Amino acid sequence: MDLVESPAVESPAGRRRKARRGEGDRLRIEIVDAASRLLATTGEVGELSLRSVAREVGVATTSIYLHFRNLDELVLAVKIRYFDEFGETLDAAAMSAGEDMLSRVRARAHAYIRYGLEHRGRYRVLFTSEMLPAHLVGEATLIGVEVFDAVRDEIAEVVGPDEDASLLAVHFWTALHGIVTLRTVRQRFPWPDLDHEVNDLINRLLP
Amino acid sequence: MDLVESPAVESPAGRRRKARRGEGDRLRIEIVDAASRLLATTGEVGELSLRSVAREVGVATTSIYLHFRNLDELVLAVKIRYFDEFGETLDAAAMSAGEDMLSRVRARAHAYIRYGLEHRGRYRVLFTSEMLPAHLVGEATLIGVEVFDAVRDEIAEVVGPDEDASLLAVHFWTALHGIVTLRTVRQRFPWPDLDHEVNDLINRLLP
DNA sequence: TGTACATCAGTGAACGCGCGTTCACTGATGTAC
DNA sequence: TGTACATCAGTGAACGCGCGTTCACTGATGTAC
Repeated sequence: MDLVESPAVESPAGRRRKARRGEGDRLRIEIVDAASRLLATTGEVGELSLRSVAREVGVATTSIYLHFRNLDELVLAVKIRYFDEFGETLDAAAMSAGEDMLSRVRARAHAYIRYGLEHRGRYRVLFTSEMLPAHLVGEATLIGVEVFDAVRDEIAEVVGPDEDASLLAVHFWTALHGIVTLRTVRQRFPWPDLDHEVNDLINRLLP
Repeated sequence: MDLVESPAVESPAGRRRKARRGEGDRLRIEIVDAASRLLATTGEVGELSLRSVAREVGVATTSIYLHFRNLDELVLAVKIRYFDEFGETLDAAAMSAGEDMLSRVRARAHAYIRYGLEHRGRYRVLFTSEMLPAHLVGEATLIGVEVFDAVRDEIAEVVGPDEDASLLAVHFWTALHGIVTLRTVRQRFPWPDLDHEVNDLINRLLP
C-alpha cells in the first residue's frame, strides 16, 4: 500500500556512517524519512516511539534528541510532509483535467479518494488526530487550509455567485472524508462501486 | 461531555465487596461499566489497559481474566453496548418525528450528528477502528447494520422506487460521519452553522 | 443442629518487555598556529 | 608542513514506569452428611 520511501543509508558493515562536519542535518532528514515510513504503515501516531524510529534509522535513540525535542515535534514534521504531498497530488490532478472547472472539481474529488484509500496510513495520520498537540498551536494552525481553499475557489467558479461556495466545499470535504474513513474502517460493508458513488455524489451536490 | 455512567460499588472501607456466590457476573458488569467510562473519556481503544480498568473498578488486575480472555473481548463488549445505545437514540429521534418519512430522515440525521458530537469518545470508539480484531469476526460482523438499514428503508419511502435508496443511504452515512469526525478533529476550522449545514445537505441529497 | 469440605470469587507477588529521558562519554574532523 | 585542540555528530549504560500474563494462594459461603 505504501511504498518504502527511501532506504536507510548504511555502511558496508551494516552500521550507519556518521555524517561529516556541517552535514549534521542529514540525520534529521533520515529521521523524518524513517518516522514517515513507520507512520505510513501503521497510521497510528500513538504507536510511534522514539526507540522504533531510532531502530529504523539505525542509530542510538538519544541521537533523535539532537534534532527534535520530543516525539510531537517529529510527528509534526511528518504531518507537514504528508500534507504537502497530499496537496500537490490534488493540484496535479486538477491541472491535468484542463480548463473546465467542473472537470477539475471532479478530478480533485477522485484524487482525494484515491490518495486516502491508497495511502490509508498517511491519510489517517493527517486526519484522525488534532493537527497539533496544543502547545505548538500558532505557527502551524493553517496547515492544510490551502487544500480546502483550492477546491472552494474552483467550486465558486462552477456554481457562480448565487451559491454559497464555502458551504458546498464543506459538503465536499466532509463527504469525501467520510467515504475514505468509513471504507477504511468497515471493509466488510457492501459498499457500492466507488466511481459510481463519487460521481453520483458530485451530481447531487453541484446543481 | 460524557457523564459518568454508574458509580463503582464500594464498601465503606473504600474497598469493593466481593460478590456472593452465584453473583459472579456482577463483576463482569462492573468491568464493562468501567471500561465504558474510560473509553468514553479518551476515545482511544489503544490507550485502554487491563490495569487501568482494574484500577477503575477497584479490583486486582487478574480478576478481569475471570470474565474476559483479553482486552479485545472486553472492548468488543463495550462496542456492542455503545452500538445499542446509538441505534436506540436514532430510533427514538425518528419515532418522535411522527409519520412523515422525510421528517424522520431529517430527525435521524440530526440525532446522528448530535450523538457523535456530544459523545465524541464513544463515537470514536465505534467508528475509528475495525469493528473486530479479525479473529473474532463471524459472530458479530453484523453489528450496526440495522442502524444503516433503518435509514435506508426510510429513504426508500421518501424517494420512491426510481431512486437507488441504498446509494442515497450511503451518501447520508458517509456525509454525516464526515461531519462528525472532521469537526471533532479540526476544531479550529471555521465551520458553518451546524443545523444550516445539515439541512442544506439533506436538501441537496434528497430531490 | 453441627461440621467438614468443595467451590466460588477474587488476590498478590513476580516475570520480562518496551518505553522516554538523563547523563557522562567518545571519536572523527576540521582549524589555528 | 605539522600538531594541538575545539567542536561536531553521535553513543551506551542506566533509571523508573506501566504494561500483559503466569502462578500459587486465600477466604467466605453454601451444601452434604
